[in-house]
Amino acid sequence: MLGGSMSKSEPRTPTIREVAKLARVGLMTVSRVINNHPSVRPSTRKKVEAAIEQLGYRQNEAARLLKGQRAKMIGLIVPDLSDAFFASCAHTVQHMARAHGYMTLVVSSERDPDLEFQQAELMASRKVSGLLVVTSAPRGDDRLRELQNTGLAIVAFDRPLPGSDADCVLVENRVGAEEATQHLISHGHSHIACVGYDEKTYPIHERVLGYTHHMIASGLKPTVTLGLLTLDGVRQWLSSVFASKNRPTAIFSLNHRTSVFLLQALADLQIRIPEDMALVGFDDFDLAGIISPPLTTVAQPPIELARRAMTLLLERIQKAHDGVDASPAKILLPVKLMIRASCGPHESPAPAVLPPPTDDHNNR
Amino acid sequence: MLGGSMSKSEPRTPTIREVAKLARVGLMTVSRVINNHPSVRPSTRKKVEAAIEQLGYRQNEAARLLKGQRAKMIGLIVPDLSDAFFASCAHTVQHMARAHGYMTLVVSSERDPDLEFQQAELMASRKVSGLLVVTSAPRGDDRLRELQNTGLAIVAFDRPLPGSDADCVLVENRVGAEEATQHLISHGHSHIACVGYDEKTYPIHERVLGYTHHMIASGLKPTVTLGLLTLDGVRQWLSSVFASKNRPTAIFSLNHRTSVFLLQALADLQIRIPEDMALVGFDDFDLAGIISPPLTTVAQPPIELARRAMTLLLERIQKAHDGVDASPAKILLPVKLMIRASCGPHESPAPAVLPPPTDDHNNR
DNA sequence: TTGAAAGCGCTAACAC
DNA sequence: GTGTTAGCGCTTTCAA
Repeated sequence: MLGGSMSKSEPRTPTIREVAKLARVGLMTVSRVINNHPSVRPSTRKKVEAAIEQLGYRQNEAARLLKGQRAKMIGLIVPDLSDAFFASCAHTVQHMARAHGYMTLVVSSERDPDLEFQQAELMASRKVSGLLVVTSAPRGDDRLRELQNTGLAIVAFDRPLPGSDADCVLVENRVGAEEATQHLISHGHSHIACVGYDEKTYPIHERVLGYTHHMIASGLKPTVTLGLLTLDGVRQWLSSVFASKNRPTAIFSLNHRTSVFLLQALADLQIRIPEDMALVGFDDFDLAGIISPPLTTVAQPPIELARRAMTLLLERIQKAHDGVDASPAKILLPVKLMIRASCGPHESPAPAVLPPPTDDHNNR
Repeated sequence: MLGGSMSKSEPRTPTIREVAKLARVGLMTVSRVINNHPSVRPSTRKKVEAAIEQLGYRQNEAARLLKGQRAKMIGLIVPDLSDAFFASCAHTVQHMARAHGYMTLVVSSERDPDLEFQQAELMASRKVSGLLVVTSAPRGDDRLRELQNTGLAIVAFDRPLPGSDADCVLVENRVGAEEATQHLISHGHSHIACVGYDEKTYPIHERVLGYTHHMIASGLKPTVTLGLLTLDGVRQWLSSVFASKNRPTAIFSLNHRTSVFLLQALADLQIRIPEDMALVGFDDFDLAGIISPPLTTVAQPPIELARRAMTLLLERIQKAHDGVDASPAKILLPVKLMIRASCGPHESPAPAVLPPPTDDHNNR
């Protein structure tokens, strides 16, 4: 049989009551020891700790929850866990959570705001200590913010919470797009198309802004095409645009997926990179440096992003615990232009003002 | 507004007591309705359901746990969540879990058996309904099996639980390796090196077996090199082996990571694929068909793997709930050789025996 | 500094 | 079919 013990009573997991009995103290003393209350005499504490050790006692979280405490869990909501970028974030978050004694509840929102909120509520009802979310909520959807006002610690990353200036960690999307555009321009391109997949998300919006502004500032005409959802879509767009008389000589791809589609379509149509078409993609990826030609990208630091967000969340949880009401933090992380070969031979750009003294883009 | 009550008391989340009062029934009736006990008169049930609806009542999981019930959570342990393969599995698992009313606790074991077990215990102490694990435990480590004997539903996938013939979902690693080897042989190669990264895991072991057996069966001499952990390691191995007089003309790479390193090293050393060196890699990946030349791979179906494992777990949970003691299941999933161009021009292989009537490799 | 009592929200076991 | 009682293991409150 399963538990195979000889005695009639199966070896249940010990409770504070048993610890108390063994240590010959009251329940409360044990509880105090467990929770590091200061008012326990060291000698008493030692006795209790010995008993805990001996019995292999571990706190019953359910009981603590029932008394209104928060669970030693954090929730993580991302649009798509099978996306390498978010997977990397999730990994980092989970790692840090564990290091701090938390378990991690992970959910893919599938980019559905309703699902996202529903799962957030579920997590809240499970009394998670905090929530980390890459939100898919559109502007005007304040539900998560309201959840936050409920007292739940929430930190947004990659995208800010709509209608909230609360804790968030973002990436310099605009600057990245500007740098990518500038890189293309400095390679002599003036017809630069900007294409992407998702129309509505915050990062894409920002990148389009960066691109557009920089094009205009450079006296060039911006051309943005969004909603290229499939390989076929990309292929069609590409062939039509490539046939047009005033065809672009370079493409700035707004996200990883589109870059991959473009790579594929370019190969299918036998358009050479960079001779016939230069290409820069937002989002770096494992194989970007290995494909030929190696793809120039704007690299975002997923690990750093997640690390900062988690740090913020832990601070927020601590503060909430202490009853402190700190002002929200907003962190902007730099991106890094990974210059490879998809825009032509490397150039050594003449610095506009001064050669930069340091080059401390933190990216991993 | 949500709770908008004028009264001084904040709108706490309602309990069954309040539902009972509103519905003018006893506590137990409410409990029975919630848990779908059959012995409730339909009319009564309706009343209760109305009250539940009206109050927006939701079960307090902590209280249920305290009464010894299992949590509506499942645990997932993988070696490395930032690995695209496992991330895809995690995504699928989470998706199915949600569809069945479970939340998912996700942990990366970082390939550390102790950490893996410690986290599994933590999950068990949180009363998860079941555990899905890609174990990193070496042969002889029976700890997870013991946890299983404790009554916890555990399903292993990708790798079996050491010392246990319990529920697991695996992939035809051996067959895949054989097919890859055969593919290389049928392209005229006889010096085929087999290289990989991790020495000890079950899938690698199986693949090496498949390769070795098939080489010997074909009258060829197998050469296996493991422990190629870094790009540098791969590069060194490659250059030394390429310089040797009796150099291999083809490489069978045992895992994704090694394939990527090889691709990189091959490029660095200006060794052409497939002219100078043919290459087949175990594990398909997004860009395998896009790089040049497109890489021939053995594709494993991560989604199907996770789907089957989760299905098994749900069944196991159900059975445990009903007190049924079903015999363990072992599922073997087919792999699919994705023939692209890294072994030379496509061949139409002369079938050894008969042309196969169906080609129903299920792979996505 | 310590302990006793009360009860968090729920369900199993038993009454009716 | 339905209600009552008795805790699950813990922490908060208050008294000693």
